[in-house]
Amino acid sequence: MSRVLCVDDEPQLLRALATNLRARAYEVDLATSGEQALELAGRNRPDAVLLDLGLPGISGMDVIDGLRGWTNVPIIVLSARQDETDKIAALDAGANDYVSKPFGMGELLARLRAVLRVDAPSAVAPLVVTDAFTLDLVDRRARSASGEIHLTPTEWQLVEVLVRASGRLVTGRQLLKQVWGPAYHDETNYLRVHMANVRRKLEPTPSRPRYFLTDPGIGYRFIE
Amino acid sequence: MSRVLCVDDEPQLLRALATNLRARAYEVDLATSGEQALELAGRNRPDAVLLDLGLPGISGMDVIDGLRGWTNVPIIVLSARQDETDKIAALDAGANDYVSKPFGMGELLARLRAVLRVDAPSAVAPLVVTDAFTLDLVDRRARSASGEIHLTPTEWQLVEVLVRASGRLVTGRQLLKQVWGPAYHDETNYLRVHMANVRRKLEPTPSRPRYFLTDPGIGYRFIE
DNA sequence: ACGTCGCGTCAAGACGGCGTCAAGACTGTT
DNA sequence: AACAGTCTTGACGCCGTCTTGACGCGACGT
Repeated sequence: MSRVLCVDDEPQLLRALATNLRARAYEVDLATSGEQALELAGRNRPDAVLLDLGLPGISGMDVIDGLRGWTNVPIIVLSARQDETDKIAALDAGANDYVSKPFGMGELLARLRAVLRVDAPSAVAPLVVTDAFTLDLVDRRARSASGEIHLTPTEWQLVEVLVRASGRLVTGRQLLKQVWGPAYHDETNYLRVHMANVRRKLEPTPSRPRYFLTDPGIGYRFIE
Repeated sequence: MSRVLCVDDEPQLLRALATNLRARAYEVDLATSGEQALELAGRNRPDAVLLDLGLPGISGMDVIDGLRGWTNVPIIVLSARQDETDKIAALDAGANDYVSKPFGMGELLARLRAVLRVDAPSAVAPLVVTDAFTLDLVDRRARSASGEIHLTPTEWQLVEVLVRASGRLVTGRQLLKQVWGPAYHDETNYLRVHMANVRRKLEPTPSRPRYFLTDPGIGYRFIE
């Protein structure tokens, strides 16, 4: 599970945070001063930081600076101050979120999950797998049994639009508008040529398409 | 600069957002329904989404689902509802932030900057080893079989961005924005020259790159 | 049986992006 | 002031990709 560093000078709030977090199986580090926070962060490498701005000694803003010097661990600022300028300053200094006290524990935990989710191992890869080929839309890579396949920019756009509408029919006009722009809505030649190229690269038998099907008179669709 | 998709069914709020964002040199897409939002997101690939939950037709939550099916683009939810359960639901559905109306424009912009900032590199292996060379990202040292290799500052930044996205395609725009800054997003010359220099120093046969590959028309990628 | 329409195929040419080179501008150092 | 290293800028040729037009085929209607 994730490790969370909590920084606050009020022991009660700190204890409340700790018990709530531990109850949800987070590992928790506690600090009551900025110095302690920076030291703990360096030693334990937390996955997120909950930081109160009103600290004795070095200020919360300095803690943000100190952390951002060497890490982009997510920082959620907790503050009693509602003033907009404080929020802006903290966010621009490098904080990822700003929660005003008093806050609901449920909301804080949700925001914590949100910032932890971000640098999680690339959340559920939009990976399209068929018997003949594999498409990775994030990495922009296509692979088949015979190895890596190179798709040109327009071919990728075509494939992406169709795959994103997986199963659904996409009209020729829609495809043309999305790939080439609104002005090209009746250049049906383009579609035929580039669809042929896509099939030649991805279909096992391009003359008998199995994945990129034609709906005569209407458009195309991708079938897994 | 970054492209932001704004989704809201109230034209006034939409217009207010648009003018504020455009004044700060963001490129802005506008949508008044969930369907339109999903289509625009697919076509224009925004760098962030501002999303009102109370939409006619398909709901804001469905829009979050629809986006998260294929992209990690940051989503900031704008909502009139203050209820904590709504916030939790939206955040757990995949939203990155939740702002309750009425909100200060300054705060919203700061939160937008915060989520855009994250987009950047995730922490990865500080040491990259290939058959031809070894990169130490922390110490900024490169070495090959023939000895130490000197990379200039810009060359390092290029290499770092690409290596951090190892395997993934990085668009020319992204590279330019991350290495030179938002204003340089179309100075494609820079990329060509400096990529050539990187290859000359790291690739065994610079004319036939094996590690730093070009995706013509889109960008570059690093392959181990 | 014939003509029409839409789709797939092919190839040639146009186009734009990419790699390369080299000269100048800029920076910090001695 | 001179220098070395680096970055910027412009020019040029090449190559992949896209466009464009022509043709063949099959489905369908007359």
